[in-house]
Amino acid sequence: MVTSLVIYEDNVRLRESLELLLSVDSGFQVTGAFSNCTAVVDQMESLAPDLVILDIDMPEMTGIEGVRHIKSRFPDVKVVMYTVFDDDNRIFECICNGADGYLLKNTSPLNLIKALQELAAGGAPMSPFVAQKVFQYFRNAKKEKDAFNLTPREVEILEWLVRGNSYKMIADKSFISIDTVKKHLQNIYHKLHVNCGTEAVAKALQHKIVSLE
Amino acid sequence: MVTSLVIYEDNVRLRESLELLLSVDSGFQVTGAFSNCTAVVDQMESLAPDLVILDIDMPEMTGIEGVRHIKSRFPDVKVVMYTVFDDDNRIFECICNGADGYLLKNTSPLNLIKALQELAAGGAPMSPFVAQKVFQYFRNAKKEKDAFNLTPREVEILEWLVRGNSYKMIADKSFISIDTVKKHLQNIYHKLHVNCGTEAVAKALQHKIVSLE
DNA sequence: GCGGTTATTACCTGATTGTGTAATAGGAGC
DNA sequence: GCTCCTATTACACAATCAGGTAATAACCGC
Repeated sequence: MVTSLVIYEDNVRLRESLELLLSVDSGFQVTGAFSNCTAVVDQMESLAPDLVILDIDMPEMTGIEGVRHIKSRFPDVKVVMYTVFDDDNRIFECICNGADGYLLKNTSPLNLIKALQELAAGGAPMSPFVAQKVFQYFRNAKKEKDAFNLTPREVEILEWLVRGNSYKMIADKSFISIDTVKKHLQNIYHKLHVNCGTEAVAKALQHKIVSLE
Repeated sequence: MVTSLVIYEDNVRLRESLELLLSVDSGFQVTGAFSNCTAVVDQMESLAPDLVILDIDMPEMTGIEGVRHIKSRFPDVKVVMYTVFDDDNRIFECICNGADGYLLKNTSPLNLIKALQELAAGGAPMSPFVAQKVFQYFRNAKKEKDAFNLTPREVEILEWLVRGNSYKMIADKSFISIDTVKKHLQNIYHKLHVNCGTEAVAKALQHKIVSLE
């Protein structure tokens, strides 16, 4: 069973290298290779590939917009970004737009083949540096969390607030008077260095003091 | 240059298998192997390893707490989780607690060695399934985002609110009257199906309609 | 036992927020 | 030209929120 694949890469030499590499390897068949993704939707329609390799920096339309177009109409096509960019913004924007993998261009041919196999198998291949960034994203939150020194009770009250409860509702649900709720929230606001409920909610979610779901 | 390594794994057979595997391979030296992590801080202190392999399900103290203890006192020690658990909660909790990698126990010996090398090199090795979960986390947000149908102006107003501004402050910063702000937020609340500002902020952040930083 | 922390309630006052209704005006699309 | 959508403002009323001050009680550590 052959996995069909389309390449978007504006650098001619690199594009042809990829085609060559993948023509030798068994298991993949390049059915299309383009230098920009302005006609990406039509091309997906007619070629119906299993996988797409997508450069970010291309004329007319970037790969970031490209992946959004592909995924909005053909969510089952697996898309892996292939780029020199390793900044947080671009990485996370691509992932949010639906990219299934993110490879940096310093990836060796062998690892690239492996990544494509992982992609075809439903995985999410990414370069080590990207994996690191992704893990960092989760960690950043927890850092300050403990510094606020909220008591367990205060965290509890704050949770009710984040879930959209008014002072009165919190009072009812916590079996305390509304004045106590008020006092608790006043203390919470001081500890979080904020002046109102909305700001407290923003800070609580930002620092994962409480989390939704 | 040898990389020292400590193993926490309550299954005796598996623990010994790991030791054996890593004793054969060049590059790693197992300097400690324990069946629970109750004394993890002392052990880190005396053994000072480069890497730690950490099971989650252990008696007395789970690996989730273990990684928190390790990272809070020895942030430079690289910790990789090694577990059968593949549920979102445990994965994300470990990552938030500072884990540098997350491997499922179905990882082949060869891939485990590779993952440890990646870990030592400062990467964030994870099993394909885990990588998928992590990518999904980012995607989920964007899904509903467009369904709320907020106008650009409404998003703008909502952003000010999330950043902790009162109606009056939003009015000043947007160069409109406070009544207009009020009206906009009223419409926003309806579209988000919420009743108050705090709830709107929570929903806006949850669905990444606006994001902080 | 004493001091510190946490949790609790009360009262008062002013500011802010949330709802309803109504009206004006510009731009996009048919 | 007319309608729909967006943005704008106004007013009035009720509810809620936020600040300050003060007091009680339980619990914990030294």
